[in-house]
Amino acid sequence: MLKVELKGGVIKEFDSGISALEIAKSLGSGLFKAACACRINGELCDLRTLINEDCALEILTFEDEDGKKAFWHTSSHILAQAVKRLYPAAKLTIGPAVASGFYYDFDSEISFTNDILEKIEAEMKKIVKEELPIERFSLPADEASELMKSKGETYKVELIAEHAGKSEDISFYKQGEFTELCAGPHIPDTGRVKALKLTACTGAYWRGDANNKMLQRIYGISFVKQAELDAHLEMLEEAKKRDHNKLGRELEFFTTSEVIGQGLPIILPKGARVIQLLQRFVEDEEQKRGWLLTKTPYMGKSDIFKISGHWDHYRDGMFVLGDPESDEAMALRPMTCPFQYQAYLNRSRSYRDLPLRYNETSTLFRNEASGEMHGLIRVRQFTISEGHLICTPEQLEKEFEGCLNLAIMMLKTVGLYEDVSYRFSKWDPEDREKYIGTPEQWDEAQGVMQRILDDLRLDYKVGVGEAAFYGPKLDIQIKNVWGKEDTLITIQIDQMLAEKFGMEYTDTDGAKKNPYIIHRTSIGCYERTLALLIEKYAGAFPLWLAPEQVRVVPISDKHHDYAVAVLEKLESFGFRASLDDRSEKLGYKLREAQLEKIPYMLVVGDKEAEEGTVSVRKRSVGDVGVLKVEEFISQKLADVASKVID
RNA sequence: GCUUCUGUGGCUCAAUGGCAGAGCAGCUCAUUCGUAAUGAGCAGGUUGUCAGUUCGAUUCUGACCAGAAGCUCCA
Repeated sequence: MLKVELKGGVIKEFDSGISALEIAKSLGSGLFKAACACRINGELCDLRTLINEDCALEILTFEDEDGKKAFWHTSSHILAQAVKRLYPAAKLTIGPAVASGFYYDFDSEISFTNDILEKIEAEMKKIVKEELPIERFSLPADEASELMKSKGETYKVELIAEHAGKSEDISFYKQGEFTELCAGPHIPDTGRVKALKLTACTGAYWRGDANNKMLQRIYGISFVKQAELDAHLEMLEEAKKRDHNKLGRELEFFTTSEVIGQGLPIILPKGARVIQLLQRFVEDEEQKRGWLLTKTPYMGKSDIFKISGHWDHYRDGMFVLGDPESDEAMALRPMTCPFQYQAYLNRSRSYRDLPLRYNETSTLFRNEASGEMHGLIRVRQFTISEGHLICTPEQLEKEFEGCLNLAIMMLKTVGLYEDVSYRFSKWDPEDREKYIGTPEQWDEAQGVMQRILDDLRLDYKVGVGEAAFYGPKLDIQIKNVWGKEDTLITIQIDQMLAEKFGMEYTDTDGAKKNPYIIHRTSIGCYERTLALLIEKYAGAFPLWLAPEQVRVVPISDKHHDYAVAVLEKLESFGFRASLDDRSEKLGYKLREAQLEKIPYMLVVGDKEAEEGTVSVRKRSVGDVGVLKVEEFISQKLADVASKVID
C-alpha cells in the first residue's frame, strides 16, 4: 500500500502500481470524466502514469491551465488523425497547444481550403464519437525512428534523431489507427472533446525558420461543452468590434490610402488630437524629470549608420536614398540613437555633466517587409517618445529605475498599467550574426540589468534572442484584443555604442571613460499606443484624452443663441466642444453623439436657457441631471486636470 | 518576403458571362421636436488597377496594388 496526498491535504491509501487515472476514478465519476492530466509531486504527468511510491497527487481538469493544455494537445492529435484519414499523403510535423487552442503543421501538396477544413472538422467529430482510448508506449530511439520511417513520416524521423543523443526512450501516443510521436501528456480518450472548431489555415515555416519549407498550419479550438465553444466564439465577435484596425477607421481616427502605400497611415483629426494630447503630456512630464528636448535630423549620410552598426545589421530595414554603394548615399533614420549621440559629442564631457538625459519626439522610418504591416501597430513611419540617457556605471541603476518609473507613471495615467507584463530580453549566444560585442560584454550588460530587475522585484519572463543588437532590453509587453502580444515600451542598457561613437567623459580621477547609455521610451510609439488605447476603451476615450469632449445639443432652433453662448463659454475654458445645431430631433442628435463616443452631451432648451443651466447627459450613464453651466465647467476642469478615467 | 483568403458608391451588404441594386451616411425641401434613428425627394459606381480569354468580362485566367489571418522579422 502507498499513501497519496490529494487536494486539500487529504491522504488516501492505494495499491502500489495504480495509475493516476484509476485514482481519479476512485474519487468520483465526475472527476474521472473531467480529468485531463495530473501533477505528481508538483511535476506535470500523464494520467496513465503508474504510482509506485508515496506522493502528492493533483488531478488536473480543463479548468487548470495544464489540464487545458493536455486537452488541446489531444485535440491537435485528433486533427492530425483526421487529416491522415482524409489525406494520407500529408506528412505530420508538430502540433502543440497554444494560449488559446491548438494547431497542427502539415506538409501537404493539397492546400487546405475552407471547404477542406470543414471536411476535416467533420472527420474530427467522427473520431470524437468513436471514443478511441489513447494509449502511451515508448521505444528506443532506433526502433522509434524505424517506425516513423516505415510510415514515411520524415519530419518525425528528424525530430527523433535530435532526441537520440539523450539516450532516453521515445514516447508515442496511439489512438485507433493513429500513432503519434509525442511527449504528452494526453487526456484518456478522444470522446471527451465534445466541442471543437477549426478556425484558420495559414502558412508556417518548419521549425520557425524562414529558410525552411513552408508548411500548412491548421488552427483550432476545443472545449468540454458546446456552450463554452459558443461563448468563446461570441467573445471573438466582441473582440472584433474593438479591433483598432476596424473601430479606428470607423470612428475616423485614421485611414490608409492605396496611392500612399502600405504601413503609412493617415492620422485623421481625431487621432491626431489624441496623439497631440499624449505628446504634450509626455514632453511636459519628461521636462519635469530633467529630460532635455532635442530635435535631430530625420536622415543622415551612410557614415553615421556605418558607425552605429545599423548599416551592417539593419540595412534591409532602412529606406536608403541614392545609390547605397556611393559615399553620398543617405538614409531615413530607423532609430534616433546616433543622432542624439552627436548632441553629446558637441563638446567634451565630464562626470559633472552626467547623467545627461536627452528626449525627443522622434519620427522613424523602417522598411518593414510587406507582410508585416498591421493597422497602427506595425507601420513604416512612426513617432516615438524617444530618449537616451548617458550616465556613469554608478548612476545606472538609479537612472534605469527612473526610466521605469516614468514609463509606469505614463501607463497608469492612460489606464494601460493593469494590462502589461515585463520581458527581460536577452541575446542568443547561438546567433552571433545578429549581435555586436563579445560574450563578456553581453554577460556584463545582462548581469547589470538582471541585478537591477531583481532589486526592483519585478515579475518578468525571459526572452532569449529578443535583445537589441547592441544590448539587453526590458520590454513592457501588451496584448491586443486578439491576445497577440506586442512591445509597447522598451528600456535598454547599452555599453557598446558609446565606444563605437567615441563618447567619453572625464571622471573624477581625470581618466577618460565610456559612459553607459540607456535607450528608452516613456509611452512608446504614438501610433501603437493610440491603437491600444482605442482597443482598451473601445473608442470611448477618457475625458482628458477624448478628441471631442462635450457636444452642445439644442432641442430646437429657438435655443440656438443660448447653445452658442454655452459653447463659447466651454471653449473659453479650453474644452474641445462642438454644437449640433441641425434641425433634427433631440433623439437623433444624441444617438449620433453617443455613436461618436463623446463623453458629455449638454442638452439645452427653454428651461436651461431661462435658468442658465445645462442638462447633462453622460455617455456611459445617460441623463445625469441639470447643472449650472459654471458648475459643469468647474467639475469637468477638475476631471481633466487630474486625468480621471471613468 | 512566404502561405491561405478578400477586394461591388463614404460604410454594411445584394446580384449577374448580356443596361450593377438596397439600407445607412451625404445633399435638398418640409418638420422645431426634452435624452439612442421624422418624412419626402435628389445625387452618388469604368465592380482595386492593368492585361488576357470571349461577339460581349464586374463575373473566367494572369500579373500588380491594397486589406485580413498566420509564419518569419520587429518598437
